[in-house]
Amino acid sequence: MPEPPLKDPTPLQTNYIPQNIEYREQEIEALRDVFSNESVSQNLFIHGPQGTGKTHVTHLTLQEIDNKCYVDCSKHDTQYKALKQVLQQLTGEKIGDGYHTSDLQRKLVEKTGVLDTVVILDEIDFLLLNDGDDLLYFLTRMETRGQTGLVLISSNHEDLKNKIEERTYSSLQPRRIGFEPYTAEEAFQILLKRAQKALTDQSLQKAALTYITATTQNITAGLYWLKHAAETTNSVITESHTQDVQEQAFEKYAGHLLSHFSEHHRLLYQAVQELDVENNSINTGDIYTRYEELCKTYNENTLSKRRLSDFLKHLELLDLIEAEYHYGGQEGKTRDVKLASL
DNA sequence: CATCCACCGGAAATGTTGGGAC
DNA sequence: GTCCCAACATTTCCGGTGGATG
Repeated sequence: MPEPPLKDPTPLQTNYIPQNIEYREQEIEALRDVFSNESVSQNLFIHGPQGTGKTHVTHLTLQEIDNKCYVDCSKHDTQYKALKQVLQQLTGEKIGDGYHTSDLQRKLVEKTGVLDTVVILDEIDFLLLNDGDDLLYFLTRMETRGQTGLVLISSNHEDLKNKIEERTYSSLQPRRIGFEPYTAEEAFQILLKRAQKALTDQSLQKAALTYITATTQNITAGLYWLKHAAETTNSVITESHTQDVQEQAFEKYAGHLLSHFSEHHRLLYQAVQELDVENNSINTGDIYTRYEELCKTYNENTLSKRRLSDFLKHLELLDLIEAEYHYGGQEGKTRDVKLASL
């Protein structure tokens, strides 16, 4: 009687951080370099596609540093919300709304005091859609006796310089570290290590894993795929089984990316998905019409076009869609949208 | 060279919420 | 409580875009 393949799901979860991260020696070295001997020597800008280990490498390398805080800016996308997050982590106190931003800024200056502090701002692009520039300017100019080191992480832009104002960039002066996508072989080895811990012996066919890592080198997506494949079979994970569950697995991955966004983000994404099946090029107006229909069927109130235009940008930053912008021309000023997939 | 496409995206307006001072 | 203020989500308003077309 064959047993189910999954014995411990933990190593297949995306928040599981292995003790050593492979194929990232140079990047780890570069980070250690900046944070050596207990003092912060420079700000950092880390960029690279999704699922290339940016966040994991940062967490692992800065494990030893006490006075640090980590903010996921896709959840905390304004100066106020990010500052609140930073303060809560540094002090352990709950902070409510209703203060002025300058109050939070003053509190932060007090709390950092003489200590060196590291602030990690992940998914920085979401912050830059709003008043992120002001926050970065404040943090780089903040007058405290200790050093403040910033680590900015982006999945979407290789260059920070043209995303922020010159005065901000010039006081930031970050060192840039780029993460290249893994090769299929590297992705294979990484997922194999995790699979060996999570799955029972002989339960994963080599061809199955080869298929996954040839399709996507995004480790996060690969983990969702592998985990879903393991959960949906009672015997061995075969290549054809991984192919069968490919779409469902991507659906799970997309659900994970959208989990802390609004219901309207999900409806909007569903609208794009549905239209993508029918057409090969979609523009914004059609998407909005389909979104309105979906709102009706799910009994949700519809948000305005302007608002949804911003949400569409969020989906683009998450790499769930690809958009080509036309600023005028025969078709008018619009976006051509395509669904992204594994 | 005027017109048109179709909506981008900035800015101001609106309504809600919570903190602080009285 | 009441008043004022700021942050925030969202709506409303609208000027602007640039290549094709006539």
